[in-house]
Amino acid sequence: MPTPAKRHRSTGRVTLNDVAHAAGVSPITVSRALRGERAVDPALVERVLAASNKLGYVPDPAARALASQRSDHVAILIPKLSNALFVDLLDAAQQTLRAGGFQTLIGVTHYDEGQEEQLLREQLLHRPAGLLITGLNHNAATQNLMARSQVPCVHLMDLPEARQDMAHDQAVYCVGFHQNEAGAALTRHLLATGRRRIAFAGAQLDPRVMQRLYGWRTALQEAGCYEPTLEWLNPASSSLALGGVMFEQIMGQTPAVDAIFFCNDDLAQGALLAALRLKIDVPARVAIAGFNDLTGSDQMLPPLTSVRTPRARIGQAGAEMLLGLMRGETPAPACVDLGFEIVERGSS
Amino acid sequence: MPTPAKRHRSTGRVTLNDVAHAAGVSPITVSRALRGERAVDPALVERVLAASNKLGYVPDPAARALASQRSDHVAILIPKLSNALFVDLLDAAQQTLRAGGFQTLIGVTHYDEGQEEQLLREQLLHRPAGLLITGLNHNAATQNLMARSQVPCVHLMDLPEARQDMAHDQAVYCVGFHQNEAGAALTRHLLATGRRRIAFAGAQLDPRVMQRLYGWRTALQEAGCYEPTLEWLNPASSSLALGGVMFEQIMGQTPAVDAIFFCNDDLAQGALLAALRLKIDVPARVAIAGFNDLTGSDQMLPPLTSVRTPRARIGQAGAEMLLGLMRGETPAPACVDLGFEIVERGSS
DNA sequence: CGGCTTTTGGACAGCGCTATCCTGCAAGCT
DNA sequence: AGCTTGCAGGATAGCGCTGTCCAAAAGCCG
Repeated sequence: MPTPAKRHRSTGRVTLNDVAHAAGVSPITVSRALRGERAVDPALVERVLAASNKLGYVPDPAARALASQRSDHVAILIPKLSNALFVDLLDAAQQTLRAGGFQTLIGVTHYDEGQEEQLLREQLLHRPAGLLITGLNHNAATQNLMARSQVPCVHLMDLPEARQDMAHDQAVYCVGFHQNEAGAALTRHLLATGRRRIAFAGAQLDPRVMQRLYGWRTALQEAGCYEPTLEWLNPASSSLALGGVMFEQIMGQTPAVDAIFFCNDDLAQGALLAALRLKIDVPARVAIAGFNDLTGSDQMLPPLTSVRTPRARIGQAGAEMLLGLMRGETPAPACVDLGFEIVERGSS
Repeated sequence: MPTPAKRHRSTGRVTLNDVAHAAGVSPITVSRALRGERAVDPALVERVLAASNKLGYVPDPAARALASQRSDHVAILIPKLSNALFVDLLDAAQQTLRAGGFQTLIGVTHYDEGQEEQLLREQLLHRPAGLLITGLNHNAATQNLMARSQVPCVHLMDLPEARQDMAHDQAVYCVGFHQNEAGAALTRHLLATGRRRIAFAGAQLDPRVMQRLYGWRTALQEAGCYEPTLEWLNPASSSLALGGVMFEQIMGQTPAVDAIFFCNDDLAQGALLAALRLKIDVPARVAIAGFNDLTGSDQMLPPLTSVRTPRARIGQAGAEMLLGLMRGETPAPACVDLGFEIVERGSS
């Protein structure tokens, strides 16, 4: 027999044991030295590190996960990949998490609470070390899962209302901005430019869109300009095409409108293109404003007034907060408001 | 002592052992019944399934990965998240893989071969069950890693040249279409509409863009219309803004141009908007065509002629092929050509 | 009907790592 | 000096599952 006592499977992988042997210490000491989990004699640490580098040792994530009940995965749940907003969020978060040594598992909920729950359930089986989730509104089962799993979790994009009491034990960590304030701010900007009949055109109607709607409503009511007929809500997915359709609809049925606040830039971009097609002068005849300042909004004709939202920074800051939580730290402010910025351009 | 003999950690998880106990069989039988890895008496299978459902058993991925050296993760490497093309690819692939019971790990290479290698190295530590990777061009180290890891791998988007011999042992699996043919086809379409001085405007200059360039070049040479001054290549990232800039540049420096083929729709969209701004008549003065038929291209003014690429279907078919490979099957054709389609619209 | 191959359930031993407990030793105290 | 305390290294025992081998039962054949 050519192969000597090759008993059972042996993967050929460099293991902790090999390093321990090379460094002349016990495996557990290597484990501790590498993780810094307990004080280890600096001289030993150095020897272990040297041996580890020499052998090219890399810990096995599966073994680590099995023994410690904790993986190096972070799950991130976002509603859609077809909205550039969430892609930017994902991109930034993923990059930050990777730098922190974590792998990112994506889940796309399609704005469906049932799907979200299902996805979370699947993800939790992998014992993720942390969880990034979009928004603050989740169904009871989802909240239950999150609470019982004990997995550190950061909510992205949304912030809770100030009045909402955080009395119950579990702190809610979140990074985002106040959607309703942003909605109100943009509306006030339009009011300040002399517009009075400002329509709100919303699609998808997820919680964040509704918050913007409330902000718009509040600002109009303050100015005494609110009218229910100015609300145009469509549950379909946001897209350029839908923006064009809604624009035509609004202009056709409410000719007195002098401004339209679209809940997302893709709608507004579609509206601007429709206006060009229909030869409706923007902003002379009607002002148009969008939300999120997506790619291309500055290139439109006229350039689109929008609200610049710090989605990449939210992804990064959220990931950083989560990295802290996973290290067992308690982030100073549980909720971080990264604000927003009105970008005034030619369309208003 | 209140807690009875609570020895060591015990996670409270329902394990294979619990199911085995409940079903009155050995753990290994449960494992086999659940995986269908070997023939098991149907009656036993049923008993196991019943017990498993009753207890709510779910296998622990980490334990499974450790024991079998194979996880339920699939790594996917894509160049950028800022190009909608890859997001669509990711979305479709991720959804298909999830349906097949696999989790998706994303890696973003930023078009950098070194990064790609580094990412692949990290991913392989997780012993992914499979790998989806964009394109066919990778550096030697990356190819080596893929070959030695033995992980099933499907290449997306690109197809090898027909003449390229597949003589060496390792088959290359891929799903995509011929970028150069698509480039040539679009160019021939422009030639057919009477255009003669057709410029090519490329950004990013990744392998697929270069393939389209070669296709364009071939078609022009066939028609006797090729001139080096018609090539406009810019290594910067593709964007609407860059499209506008390149359009101005081309029109300023080569007034005789009567058509421009932009290597991606975002550039072409930017060009169309720039044309509106500069009051250059499209298509009367110059025809404009893009590539990929991204969102919004049909909404432009005039609507953009483009090449519809089946990126979502590529993501799905690629994932399905990978699922087959991971089950140990050998997909009938190793390379699947999903083709493309010229979409003629107002801009040409 | 005996010897053969083919099936099918189970025992066993890890996969590579970490939680837990334990021991030995030096420091701190009266 | 005798005691407790603190601390760093190690032994041990799994985490929950599957690969490998084995043995018993079942099927097949002349």
